[in-house]
Amino acid sequence: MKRITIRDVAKEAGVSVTTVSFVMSNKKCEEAGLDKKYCIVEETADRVLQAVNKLGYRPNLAASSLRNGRRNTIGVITSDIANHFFSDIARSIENVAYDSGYTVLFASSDESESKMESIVDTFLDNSLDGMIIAPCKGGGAVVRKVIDAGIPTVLFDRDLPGLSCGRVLLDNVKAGEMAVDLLYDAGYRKIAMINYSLGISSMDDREKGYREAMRRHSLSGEIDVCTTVYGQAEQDIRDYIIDCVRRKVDAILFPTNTISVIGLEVLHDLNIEVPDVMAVVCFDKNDCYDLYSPRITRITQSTEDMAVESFNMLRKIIERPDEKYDHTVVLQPEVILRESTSTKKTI
Amino acid sequence: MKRITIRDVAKEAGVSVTTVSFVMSNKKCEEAGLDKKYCIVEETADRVLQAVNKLGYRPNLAASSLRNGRRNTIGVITSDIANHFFSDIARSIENVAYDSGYTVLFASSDESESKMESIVDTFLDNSLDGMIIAPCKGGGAVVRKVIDAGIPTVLFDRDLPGLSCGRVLLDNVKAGEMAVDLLYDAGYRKIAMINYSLGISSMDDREKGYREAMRRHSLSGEIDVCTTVYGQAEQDIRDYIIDCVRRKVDAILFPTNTISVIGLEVLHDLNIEVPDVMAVVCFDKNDCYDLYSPRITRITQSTEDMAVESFNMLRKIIERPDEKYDHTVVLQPEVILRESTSTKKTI
DNA sequence: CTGAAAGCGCTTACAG
DNA sequence: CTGAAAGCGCTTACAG
Repeated sequence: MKRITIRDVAKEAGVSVTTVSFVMSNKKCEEAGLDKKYCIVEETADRVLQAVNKLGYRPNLAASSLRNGRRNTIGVITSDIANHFFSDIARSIENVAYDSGYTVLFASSDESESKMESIVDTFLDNSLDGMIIAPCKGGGAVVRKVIDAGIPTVLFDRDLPGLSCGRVLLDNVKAGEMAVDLLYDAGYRKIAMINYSLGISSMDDREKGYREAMRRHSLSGEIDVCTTVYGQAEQDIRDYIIDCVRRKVDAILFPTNTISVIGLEVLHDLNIEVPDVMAVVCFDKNDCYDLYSPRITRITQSTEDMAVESFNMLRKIIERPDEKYDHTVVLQPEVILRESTSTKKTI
Repeated sequence: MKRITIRDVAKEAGVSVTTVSFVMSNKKCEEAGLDKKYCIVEETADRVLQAVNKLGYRPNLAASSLRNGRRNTIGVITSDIANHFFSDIARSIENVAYDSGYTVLFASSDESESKMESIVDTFLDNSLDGMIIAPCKGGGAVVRKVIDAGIPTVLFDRDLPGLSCGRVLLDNVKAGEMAVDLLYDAGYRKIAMINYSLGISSMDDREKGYREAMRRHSLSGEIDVCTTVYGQAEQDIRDYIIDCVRRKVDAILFPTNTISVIGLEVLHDLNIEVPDVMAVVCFDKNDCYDLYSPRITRITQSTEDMAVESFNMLRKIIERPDEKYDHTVVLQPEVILRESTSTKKTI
């Protein structure tokens, strides 16, 4: 079972390999809705296409990539593809990328700079056409390496300063403010927050929004933030929540998916009544939010918008390789109001 | 910023490109713990390695792939990478694959044969070293195409008959039986099941297990299965559950992740008391299961085992290209008992 | 133990 | 409009 090559097609159609190559790339242009570049007379083209079909010819991508540098493959780096937020993003990127004829390589950094670097090295070896990256803390040097290698790059979800690349971010400061505002409107004043200390802009910004909104409502004195890290979150969150109840904190913010699930587990396990003893605002999306009793109020973002914007931006950069690109798209968070933040009962 | 090639390294080290190539592949062998193949004297090798480091040389994978046919990349096809079950699997495959120096391409078939075919074509164009596939209904011809192209293949999660490839499957019949048995032991007799009619072996086998266990307990008369399809599941499940309550069915099986979430939503929404009015057994893993009130009994499988077994099997096939490989690994399901199946109250 | 050289399958200036 | 030919960056028989 020998691989059939462009040479076989040429022989079959009675033309040169050049002609076959031209016909093939014209076909691609048509599919992509672009102008034809080389004009082959209809009749010749038909003959070639017939031979292609007859032999079942498919161009060897490794060869064409070696020749023209393009691979039609992009790389996506998240911190963990098993995290619902990132798997939703991955899925949406996959959809739009495959529709545009791109193949996608995924990898997870686990918020580790060294892991991110080894992924980037692998991706660089594969001469990808571009990368979409949710950078971890300290990932600046690694991302710079990608950009310096001339690889079109889009950062998403988290920002990193001083890099010349595309960015698609949520307005996380506003997301944090929205959470406080809706709690304030419902009558809650002693509002606490538990956050990862990961050095990630999205987390930091949500906390910033929380602090700003608290100040705006003249609740600076009530600002109450506990930070934790991966691997220790369960214990920290449990201890903190117990302490919050003792201190009569009446509402709490869980600023991510993963913190939310742990936080809700703790509240459930400790039999803490929501919202009577403690109101709750979560972030992002999770099947649990509407299955919890009561249902959970949350601040969400559209993973699809983020994915589509990121991919489209990347394509734009890929298509204009010589222009410097340094734009940012900022997406808006949304509130989904449920019973976990019902108007505070005055006892 | 010119790409630095093997030629540059050769010049820098004052040796031939052959020597550089040998040194590089020896390095790879050492990393993989294999024997050296070509012996280059230590001193020469050192000189080469020094040049490699100095210039920051990294081999062009497209070129080496064109030459030797290996890409060190595998493809993984699931039905939906955003589904928790598959994103967990994906993550575990990623881990073990990157550790072994493989890069992973992911794609989602959405249970569509034509989509699966177009993914396979793309993967074939990329001359991957192997594929790990959860085939959709009717995917037999497509998988056969992969196998016939000489690509090492492992099926996981779902079986497809008559194909000569590796398989890693759960004992799904047993999983279905376990669910019925534990309900039976807790005193439930009128046990219903709602299932996708997707023509997927894992679903079919769980139903088969359910039916067999019902028969074994002399409950053939109570067998009660409703089937649904994607897109219509919410409505079907709601109607069916309402009808089940009316008919005094006292327990229900949700044989997948996605059915479970919808089913629990309906039960929650309709305020149906679990387990007093209806006991519930779910399958697989979900954050919700322990957050629901009451917590949910489920039959689980280890996604990590499935991922690791699949990858290791694939590697084995890749490494012995001429042997016919046709083995199956069967994994065992596990029960996690919670309050959604507490002993039935006699009223 | 090391080198000169062919060739993997394409693409693309260059000629005609 | 079409063809002959160079070359992308490797690997690997073959020689020595």
